[in-house]
Amino acid sequence: MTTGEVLERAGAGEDKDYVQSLVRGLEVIRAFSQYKPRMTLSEVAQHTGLTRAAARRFLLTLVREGYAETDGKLFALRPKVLELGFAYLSSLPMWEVAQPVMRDVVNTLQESCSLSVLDGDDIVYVARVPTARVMTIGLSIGSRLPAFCSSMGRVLLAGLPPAELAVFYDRVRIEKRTPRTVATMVALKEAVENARRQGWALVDQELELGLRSIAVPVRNRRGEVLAALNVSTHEGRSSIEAMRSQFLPVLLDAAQRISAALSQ
Amino acid sequence: MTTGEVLERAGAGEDKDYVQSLVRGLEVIRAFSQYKPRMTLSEVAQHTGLTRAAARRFLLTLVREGYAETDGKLFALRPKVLELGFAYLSSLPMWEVAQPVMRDVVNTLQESCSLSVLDGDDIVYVARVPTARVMTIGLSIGSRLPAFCSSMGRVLLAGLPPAELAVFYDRVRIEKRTPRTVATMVALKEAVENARRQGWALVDQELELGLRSIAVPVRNRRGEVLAALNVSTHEGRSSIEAMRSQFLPVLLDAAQRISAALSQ
DNA sequence: CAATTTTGTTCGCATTACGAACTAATGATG
DNA sequence: CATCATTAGTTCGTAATGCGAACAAAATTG
Repeated sequence: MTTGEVLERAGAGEDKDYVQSLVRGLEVIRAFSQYKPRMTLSEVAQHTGLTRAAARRFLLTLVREGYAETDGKLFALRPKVLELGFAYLSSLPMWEVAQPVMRDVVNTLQESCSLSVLDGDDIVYVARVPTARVMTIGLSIGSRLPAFCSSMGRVLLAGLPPAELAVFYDRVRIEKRTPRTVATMVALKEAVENARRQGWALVDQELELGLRSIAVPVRNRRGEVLAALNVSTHEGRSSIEAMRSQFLPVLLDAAQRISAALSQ
Repeated sequence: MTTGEVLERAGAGEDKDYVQSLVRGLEVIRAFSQYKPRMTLSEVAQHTGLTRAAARRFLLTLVREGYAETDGKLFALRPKVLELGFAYLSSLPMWEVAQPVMRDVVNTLQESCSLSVLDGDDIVYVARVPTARVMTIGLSIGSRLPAFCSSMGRVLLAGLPPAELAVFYDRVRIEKRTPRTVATMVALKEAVENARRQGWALVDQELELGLRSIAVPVRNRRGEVLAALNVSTHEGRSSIEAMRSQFLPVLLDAAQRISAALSQ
């Protein structure tokens, strides 16, 4: 063995105060969503890059703690893992209050309504009220979309302190998802600046062809942007003008109601 | 030090293949929901029973991996932890399909509709569509209620294989939550048996005074009970008779639609 | 049904993660 | 407003945890 090469461990573990086993265990949990809901020990090992021995230890630990179950061959997650995600949602003050308000929005507009927050370069859905219609993209709580080409993303970016926004611009890689996706940094900056000025953002088929959405910010009493609220529709169902004249007022009112509820 | 007392570690760690650090780390995540959304290192240590040194390692690891953030003093969870819970939800085949069906139920009945699964002696909410009305209990995805005194619990218990149900009866401790809560094992068994015979369960203020709910099972194509669907209301708003005559048909139809969607 | 591949488990040991001890920060008190 | 007391955060030597190579068992194939 060569002399103490401390930082050889692939990518991870540069830090000192770092619990490798926690990270690996969380990887095992996440492997289930990224691949299949039911996996053998070896499949888990493959999809996490762990040795089979390691995968086994983590799986048995998860089973022992009630986070997973097994029939001896296949492993699957149990509802207890929801408590982990729930730990985050319950820390979001707006969450409980937003749900009924969003239901009202859906009832009024007959289109899906979502609430999201910014995490790195992505928006993350934290609440969602779907319509009965079958949607093109299957989105639910916890799923991510690139911030730069979604309506909620534009609104959330516009609410960032200038310094953080600058960091985002340095880091972000514009990837054309449709022919309509914003193509240049200049255009993106212009779109975000526009969202800031007008207090809302409309994105037309930049994420997926046929998908149109409009978003507004949800602010705390100090005016900081905490989340974004949006309504999405299909290109053939609502015109851009209709979204501005009909959807926008409903959304602004809903965001106002959520903000108001936060401030008591 | 005394001679190799292997099983001295409080409660845990009896097993061999057991990754202590994963369990501890998950405890840290969960500490945030059970206590406050923002905590100092020491508070986390207190609420998990870890030493401050250990709490620090886990918190720094979570921050490093994007599951938490800190301003140097306070720690808070980040949206990334949702991906963990999401790993479970995406493994539930019914989840996506249930949401719009549930929205229809809420629109028709103007009462909250929920979907839950059984985990041990509890039911765990996996989807929920609230009404605009303010509810007495703040329930959301991931939260738990005792199975024995909730309508969904009765339906889920009724769907258990006899052997597993017997184990449940041996284990369960009947705790009176209201004066109306079922008081004896005999009465509980009778209620579960009744739910099995009639294919639904109505529970009147056994969980909380004023709270009434009715539930039906969601089955896969083989007839196994996968989940329970319910509608809950307030005692003063809907009579028991109204729930039977109006709510029940809507619920049965909804459960049927979800089951049908699973079977393609 | 032997050979081969794949999956699951054991076990000695190196590394990890442990927590006692230390230091720094905060708050109380005369 | 120094001093002490208490609480919070960090360091570091070391024991035990968790590691994975090696082994065994099961499944697959020729």
